Amino acid sequence: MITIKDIARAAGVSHTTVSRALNGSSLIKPGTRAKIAKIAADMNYVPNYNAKNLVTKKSNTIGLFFSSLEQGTSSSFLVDALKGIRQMLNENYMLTVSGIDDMSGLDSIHPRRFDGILVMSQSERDNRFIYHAKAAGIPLVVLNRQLDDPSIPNVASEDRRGARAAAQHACEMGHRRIGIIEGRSGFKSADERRQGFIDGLLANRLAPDMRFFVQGDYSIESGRAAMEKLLSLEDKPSAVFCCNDDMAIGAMNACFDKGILIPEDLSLIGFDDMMFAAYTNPPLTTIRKSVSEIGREGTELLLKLMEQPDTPPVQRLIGCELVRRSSVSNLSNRKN
Amino acid sequence: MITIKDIARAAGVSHTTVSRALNGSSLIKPGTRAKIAKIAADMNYVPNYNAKNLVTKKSNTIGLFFSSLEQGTSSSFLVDALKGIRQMLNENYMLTVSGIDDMSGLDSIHPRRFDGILVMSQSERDNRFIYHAKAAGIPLVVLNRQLDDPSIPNVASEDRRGARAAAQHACEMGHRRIGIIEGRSGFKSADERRQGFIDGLLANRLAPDMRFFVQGDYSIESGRAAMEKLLSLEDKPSAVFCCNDDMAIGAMNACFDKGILIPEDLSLIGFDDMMFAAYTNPPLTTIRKSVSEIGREGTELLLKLMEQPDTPPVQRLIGCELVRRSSVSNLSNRKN
DNA sequence: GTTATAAATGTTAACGTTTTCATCATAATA
DNA sequence: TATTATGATGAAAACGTTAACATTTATAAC
Repeated sequence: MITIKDIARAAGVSHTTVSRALNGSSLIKPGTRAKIAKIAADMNYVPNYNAKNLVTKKSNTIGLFFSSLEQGTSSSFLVDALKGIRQMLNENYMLTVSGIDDMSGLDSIHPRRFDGILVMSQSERDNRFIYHAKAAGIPLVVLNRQLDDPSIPNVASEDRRGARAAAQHACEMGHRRIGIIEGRSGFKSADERRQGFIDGLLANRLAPDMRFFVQGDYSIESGRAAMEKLLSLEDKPSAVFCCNDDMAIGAMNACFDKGILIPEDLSLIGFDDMMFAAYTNPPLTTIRKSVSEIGREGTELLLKLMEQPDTPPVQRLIGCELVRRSSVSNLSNRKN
Repeated sequence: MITIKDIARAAGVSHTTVSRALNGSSLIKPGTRAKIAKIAADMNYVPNYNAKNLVTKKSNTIGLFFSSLEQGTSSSFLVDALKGIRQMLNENYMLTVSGIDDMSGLDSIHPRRFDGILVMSQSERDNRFIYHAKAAGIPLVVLNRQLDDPSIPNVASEDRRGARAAAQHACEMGHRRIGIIEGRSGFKSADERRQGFIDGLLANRLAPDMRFFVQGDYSIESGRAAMEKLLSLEDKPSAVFCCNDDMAIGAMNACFDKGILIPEDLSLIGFDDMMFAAYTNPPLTTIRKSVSEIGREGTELLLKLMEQPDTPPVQRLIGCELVRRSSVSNLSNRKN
């Protein structure tokens, strides 16, 4: 393995000069720099990052942590996040991916191992991790979950407004009995979406009907089960808002099994706009939230934070938008 | 930051002794070891991996490379792979994730930066990367794509047998006009599945009908387009095998748009058994391939290879299995 | 009680960088 | 021309570990 000293020897200079030349120090004469650069290239020199990082106390590594790799994290979510992040990240940063839940101890979360940390957080259970990283002095930004603590940089989607838009849309289409299949209890996003839904109802002078609130956990199966509950009601809702697309798919399945037609008999609205939402039968009307944009914004923030650690923490919200497809029927010009 | 020397001072021994004690050397008296371990824990010691790796010439890092993060890689695929790999990987290994296609140069692929490499390969275009890594002397195993070169450790699924089973199933259900929507041209898996499909036909004394072979590229949209072509045929197939589930979903959509009922009018078989396959309408009969198992097996292999670099390269194939759901009709007891 | 042997610990160098401080040219100033 | 800045380079130390080799201490053998 060829080192800086080999280059120095070949160039007839000291290894210090080589180091400087290769790192773009202004103290090096252009001629010398060019010569050294050429030799380094010819010799196929690759710096030893362990040595480099040892003295600079950097790691060249960004850690991306999900609440869980195993469960609760939908795959498109993970991939979109990854994409957005990688787009912003200089190629010679390493990006590691791990699940918080399958970490036995927090010892490995150390400034020397991570220059910065991105947490794709779904649940408050991540707080232990988050505060550990923060206490360790590692620049970090929490993505996806809205935090109450303003001291932690945060990028999330406007879950509440998105859900509100969903309710609003249902109302505009003439629906008055509107149900909701809620997200996993304890997840901030679930609270936000629930609240946004209620806001939307209220804004349309509709009183939330508690019989139409049913608990889910963001999984397909929970969506199915929840919908079955809703369908067993005497006075069924005419539309239901599912707090994510996975549950909407489960709900669709339940309807299909019971012979309920969507949107003729029941309207459905999802949340997330994952790839398959456009290909369900019927195509799902849903709220688009851009995970990759969250990833990009978050990475940008983190990078800035790493450069200037005293940057004041920012909370940023990424907009959601309603995408109308075919799972909501228009009741407004007929009797309800 | 506390170092091995701080511990040494506190324990009244040399830092070498501390190093040995902490690394489980047999040369250390149990008493001494216990004392040192306690002190280290008390002081919250975390080893500096840069220093460690500098002298051991290790990196503690496994690189996971996908052909592309941006396109062609379905998300469930990525996640399943990640899960399988993480399960086998000792927690203090770092796992980095990157796309081969968004790498400008191969310089960063260096033995000092990666103890081992896993390539989730989909296309022959990855070969440049693969051979570079191999030439650099980094232990690597190629996953997911069957390689022709027996010198490279390889774990993939039995695409061919899986596809054969799909064709076989269609035949057993009484279908005789069976079409195929092929995978992305140039991808090994596409060739294998096509060939397996033909094998299955032949085994049932069915001559492949070239009008029923239509090209796709593994994307949902290509599945839809391909199915439209098939449906425009005068003499339509009664069953079609889609080389992955994504395309099967696209195909379903095309059918639905044209009012073709599945499975009454047309039977459909997918490949992969991704999560949503069980929730399409109707639920998709498909070939299950376990990406996470590929990940696990591959990681196991890699770990062994890293320990004993002279382990002879192995090609391993992971079995596929037919999972029957409701997208294939039984024609065998009525006239075709 | 030596002496030989093994077990436990210590000394020192090495890994490949960057950085601090010193040195030496060279150009600018008096 | 002597003096001082300035620009370019080099020497040596430092980063926190492990490992080769040296030394001490305990144990066994005679």
